[in-house]
Amino acid sequence: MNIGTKLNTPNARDRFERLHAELRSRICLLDYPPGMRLSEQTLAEEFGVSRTPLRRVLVRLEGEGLLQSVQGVGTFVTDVEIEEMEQTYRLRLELAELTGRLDPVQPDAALWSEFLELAARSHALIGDPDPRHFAQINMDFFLALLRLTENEPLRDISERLYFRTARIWLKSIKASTIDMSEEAIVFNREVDDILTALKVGDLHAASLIQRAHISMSFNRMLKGVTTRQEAGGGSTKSVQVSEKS
Amino acid sequence: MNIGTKLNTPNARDRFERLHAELRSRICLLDYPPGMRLSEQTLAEEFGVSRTPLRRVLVRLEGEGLLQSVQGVGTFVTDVEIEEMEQTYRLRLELAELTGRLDPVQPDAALWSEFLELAARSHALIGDPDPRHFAQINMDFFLALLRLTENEPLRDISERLYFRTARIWLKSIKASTIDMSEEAIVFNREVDDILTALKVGDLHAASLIQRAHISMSFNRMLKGVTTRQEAGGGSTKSVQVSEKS
DNA sequence: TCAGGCGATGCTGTGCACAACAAAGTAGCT
DNA sequence: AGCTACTTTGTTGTGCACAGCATCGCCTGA
Repeated sequence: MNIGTKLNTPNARDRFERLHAELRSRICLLDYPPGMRLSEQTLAEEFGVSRTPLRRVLVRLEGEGLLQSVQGVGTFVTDVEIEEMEQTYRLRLELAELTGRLDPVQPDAALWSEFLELAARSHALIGDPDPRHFAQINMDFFLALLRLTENEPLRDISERLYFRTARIWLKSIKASTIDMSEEAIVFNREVDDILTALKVGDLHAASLIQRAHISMSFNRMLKGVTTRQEAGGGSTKSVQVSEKS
Repeated sequence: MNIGTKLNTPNARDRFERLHAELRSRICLLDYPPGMRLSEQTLAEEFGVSRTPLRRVLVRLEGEGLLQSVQGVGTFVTDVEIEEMEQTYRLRLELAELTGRLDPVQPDAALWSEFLELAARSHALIGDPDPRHFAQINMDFFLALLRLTENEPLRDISERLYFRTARIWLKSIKASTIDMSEEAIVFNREVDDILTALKVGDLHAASLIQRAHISMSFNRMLKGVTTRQEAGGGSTKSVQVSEKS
């Protein structure tokens, strides 16, 4: 599939963007879990390019805080500590509210249909609570909400911070510290509430709802980690490290 | 000087950081004005390295929105439109206040002495209003204020946005649309006011003062641009474009 | 048996030559 | 004279071979 899509990208810039989005997606969807070592050679062969253009993508991802390259050792998917994650979440709370306060714009027809489609997808999630599918819908919904503001710098940094925390959420889900069905129901309520606010054109209210749900989601994650530590007795390190082979 | 400092950076990572900081500084201090074309070959020779490691720096700077590379044409210093600049400034206002609200920390002895030194430097600025020197002090002061919060993601994005707007401010100064002496006096008052707030330990007040001054500074810039357009009659394009050669 | 050094191995980092590409200049045709 | 097509030139993008570096395993000596 990856090599096949290469034919659709004649110029270098589009190919770079595709590789970047693909690798970022794999990292955020935990296909490449935190701590995993990536091989430039292997990745280059998989995408049918040389190491040189691939390294350009890796440098970008390193600048976004998703990767870290060490000479003589390898390129690793970054892992974040719980403290920094909490800081990031507190900042994301403020930015979420800013989305409804700075340069808000009413959704157009295309965005509306996208929201409705997302509502349907999230509803179908209740019957089939697949973690990866869940994370994908969550990501798409977040990116759709971002289009409710015209403030491009705000969108940039919000997106940047989201991709930095998204995988942490999915990791908590996969670690079975949170009940998937319940999480799906809560997420559906979030989507419905936000869409209700959007229907009456109250973008600030929508952003406040989103902010509230981000806050509650983070608290559920914190509770899940604490519960697991109390129950299993495993160290925090064992939870964070995800070694391959 | 640049080749000489190379000896002090044995490993690749430090050299990368140095090159990155140096080029970013040159861009923000308008040594490389917006629209200017940079030659990879020339830069590589100046720093005594090959194009390959230099390109890594350029890719990073492109990710930060300071450069843009186009195949077959060249690498250009980006220019920002007035609309996006206004959005960025509105966002920076909010982030400045967040600095005093999210994880604030009292300055330690080292930071205090740095603030005092900055106050002295800014005071000396009144007698010698050199634009570049002014910009350097402004940058150092902003970075020092950023150390008043422990929230690292907030520091990252604030710094990111600052470096994206700093050169715009300096450009307005250099275009003689703003009175340098008056600007220096205003800046000294900002420094004094913020230091007064810091002395009584009111970090939130300090951040509010900073926010107010950022807002007023932007308004002075807007006014300066408007005045220039009314007086000279030059198009907005002529103000933004800075051609070399 | 254990400790220390030392070489093998594999990774990222670097330099160089060439390809892809765009823009400017130029010659030739109308 | 004006326009078109081609050539020339300079730039960024790519591929490849090698250097620098860290880690692991082995080997040697006490």
